[in-house]
Amino acid sequence: MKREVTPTWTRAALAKKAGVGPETLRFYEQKGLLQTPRRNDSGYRIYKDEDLTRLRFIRRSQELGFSLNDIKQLLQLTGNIRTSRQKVRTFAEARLALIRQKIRDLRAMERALGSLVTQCDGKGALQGCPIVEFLDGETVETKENIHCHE
Amino acid sequence: MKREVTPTWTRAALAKKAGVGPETLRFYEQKGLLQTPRRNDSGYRIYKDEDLTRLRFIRRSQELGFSLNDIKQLLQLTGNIRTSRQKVRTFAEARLALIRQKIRDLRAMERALGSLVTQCDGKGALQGCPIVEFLDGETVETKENIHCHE
DNA sequence: ATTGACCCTGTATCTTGCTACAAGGTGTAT
DNA sequence: ATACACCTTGTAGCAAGATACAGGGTCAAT
Repeated sequence: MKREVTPTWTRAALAKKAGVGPETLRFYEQKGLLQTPRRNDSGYRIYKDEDLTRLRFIRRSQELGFSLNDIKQLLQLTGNIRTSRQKVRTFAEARLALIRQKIRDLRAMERALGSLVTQCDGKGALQGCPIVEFLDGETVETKENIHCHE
Repeated sequence: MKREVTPTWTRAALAKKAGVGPETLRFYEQKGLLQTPRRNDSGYRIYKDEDLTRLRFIRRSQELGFSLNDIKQLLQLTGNIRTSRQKVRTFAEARLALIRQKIRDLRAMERALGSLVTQCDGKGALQGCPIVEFLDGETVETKENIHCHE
């Protein structure tokens, strides 16, 4: 019978495998995102398959817009057998709502800035540039009579 | 002829007027976003109308998604008579492109996370939760037969 | 035996946009 | 006259997510 030897890695090796920097592993360990790994006789960290799995979990979560803090909670949640699917879904929904809010905010910026850029023909001197006029706070009425034609 | 007395403010007064914290004024001054203000006999900063205008410029720029660094450059740009409208437009377009990229990134997150949340009925135990399975890195094949190596 | 590449620890640094001290001086109201 | 709110300065801290560095130890190859 062939005994499968579970692979282990040292810091830089795992980091490379997971596509992160070596220092990141220590950082995650401090933050409680990775369990404190086994050490060899020289005190070197010995990582195992589980750690790689966890790193991928973290990366995927980040790609979904979760913060490291979120991820820490997510890990606790998903590591607990008694957690209900409902809890995980609620968690994901909350993050989704934040993402959607961010999109709304950025879209408002996009509309406003896009409109200014469209209005600016990009020709001539600065005087009367719609972008600058907006930033300068020219509102409906003019401040002095700078005949700000309109 | 009535001589208009141009209003001046002390730090907290201007801050309140502009809707920022008092420390923010000193911070902006350090960063070169506000000019170094006149001082009275006791060394108090005396702000004038121009500073209020500039603060509004800053706030509006921020609302359009410009960073303080951007704004510093914008201020130099718009403060220079010889600046062309083209330059300002180009500047704005660059920031607009960044905003659009961010929106695309967030939308990708929204789609991915939204799809997972939709797939998760939120009922039952954690086992088999599509969200968790995604995070755990289940790809096409299952993990059951872990004769993995490869 | 000596590189060179890794490992360890603790701590510092970066970015962005503020915010919060501490230790003193000033201004105004009662 | 004394409280209280403001002002000054320099400096430190926060969040987030790393990244870098100093001063050592270890290890494999040559």
